[in-house]
Amino acid sequence: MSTRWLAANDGCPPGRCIACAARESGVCASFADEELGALHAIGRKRLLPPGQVVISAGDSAAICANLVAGVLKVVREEADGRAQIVGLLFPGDMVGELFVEEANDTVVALSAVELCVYPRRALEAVLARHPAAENLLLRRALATLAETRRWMLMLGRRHAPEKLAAFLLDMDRRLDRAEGDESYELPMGRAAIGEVLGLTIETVSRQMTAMKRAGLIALPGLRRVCLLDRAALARIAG
Amino acid sequence: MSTRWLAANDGCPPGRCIACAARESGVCASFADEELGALHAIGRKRLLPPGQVVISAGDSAAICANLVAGVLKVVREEADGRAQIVGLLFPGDMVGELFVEEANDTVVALSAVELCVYPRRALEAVLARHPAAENLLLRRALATLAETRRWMLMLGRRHAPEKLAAFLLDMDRRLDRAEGDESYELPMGRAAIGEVLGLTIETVSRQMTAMKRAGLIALPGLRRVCLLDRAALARIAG
DNA sequence: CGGAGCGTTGAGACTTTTCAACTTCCGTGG
DNA sequence: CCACGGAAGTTGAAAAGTCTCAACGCTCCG
Repeated sequence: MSTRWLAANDGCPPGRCIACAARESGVCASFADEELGALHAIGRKRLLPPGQVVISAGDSAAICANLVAGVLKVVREEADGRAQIVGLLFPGDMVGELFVEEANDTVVALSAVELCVYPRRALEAVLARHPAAENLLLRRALATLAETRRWMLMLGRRHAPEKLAAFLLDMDRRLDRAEGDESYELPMGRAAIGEVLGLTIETVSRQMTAMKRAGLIALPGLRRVCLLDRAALARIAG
Repeated sequence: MSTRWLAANDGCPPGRCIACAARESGVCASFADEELGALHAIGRKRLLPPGQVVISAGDSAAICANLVAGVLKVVREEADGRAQIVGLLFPGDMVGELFVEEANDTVVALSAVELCVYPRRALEAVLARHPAAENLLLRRALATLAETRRWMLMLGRRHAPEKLAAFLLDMDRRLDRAEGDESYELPMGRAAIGEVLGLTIETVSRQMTAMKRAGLIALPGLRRVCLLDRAALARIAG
């Protein structure tokens, strides 16, 4: 069930890798054009709808992927259903876990998503022959770890208003936005924001309403946010 | 000030690497005996007392190290003083951040500590020549990330009793203990436990007292813990 | 028009923090 | 040997923050 989508559509034609939107940002960035064949041979382009489960925690970790477009969430769940988003993936990010037999996390598409999918074993084999690629992945893993630790400080020590302010500023920074547009579209609903921040959906809603009333933000649409007073938000975020 | 200790005592004599307690567990594990010279040439053995600051957040990240013996904490701090421990380091773990110019975290000795210290640049240069070492570090970084994400779920979603139970079981698993000893010595006081779990010292104290009264644990000394009912603790931890 | 999915709002319950006082442990010095 | 003093831990009461449960509103789509 969880990998049904794998067979859904076809690989990309040879040569397309070089023109790929993630050519400069994914693992591929550590491969010269001439070397790309090794990756292209094992990769397959996939388009997935929002809500699609890409990897399911507990399943055998058979695949990895390069995120070309869209946003994914990485989720951990308690046995009783409480869930915490432990990572958000943006274009260029690596999807899935290397060197692991059983997936620790569930990965789900938040928006429509474009992936370049590799069988994990095959990808590991290619990497073993390309030290530059492993070096790049090491640097990224360490950067992700540093980022994750910042997130931990927020989860462990901050109150709801600080969490929300930091989150909105973070999204503002990470999300592409149409030029000249003062607002941006959140890639998720209130429930997922709660899962990111370790809050309930009601607390998220109340805090956003409070910020709106305080004139710090505007909410022109369900998922649309406009930061009216970045300085004040930054002050709240700490 | 923060690196004053660097000059405090001398390097280890050549050849001692092979007999080092961390020979099989540190980065060194990915080096054959014949290759160890490259590492030995740049490493210096250091003994530090509890409380010693090894790395200070914000300083230029000039050194990395291999933890040979003892326990270190990795801390993130808010401007207002709130602190969150984001990692605990045990023998064999890597200390410090590679490929980073400015340290993100503060690293402090919790117990007496034995380190094998390397200048960061020199270590990076050695690693660049040893793909097996980078592969090992990549695997470890990914494992640490997975572990850290488990910790995030705890910070974001669990209540104090669940946090404490999980913490005590975790320490029980990770800490060496004298054989036949049913109890173990925590490597930190109540305040640091609070910093690990995102709780105040009072909440930690109350929860431990409650567990003692419930007959789940015994507390024979300030830092000594004896798990009387692991099954019940595991049930609480979830 | 009706229903489903999301989001918002309110009231009360529950958990954790805060602040303050008190105790215990332990090393030092009289 | 005991008194003292500091550090660490414990306990209590009140306050603050967040969650839970329940109801209501909005919007999109069939």
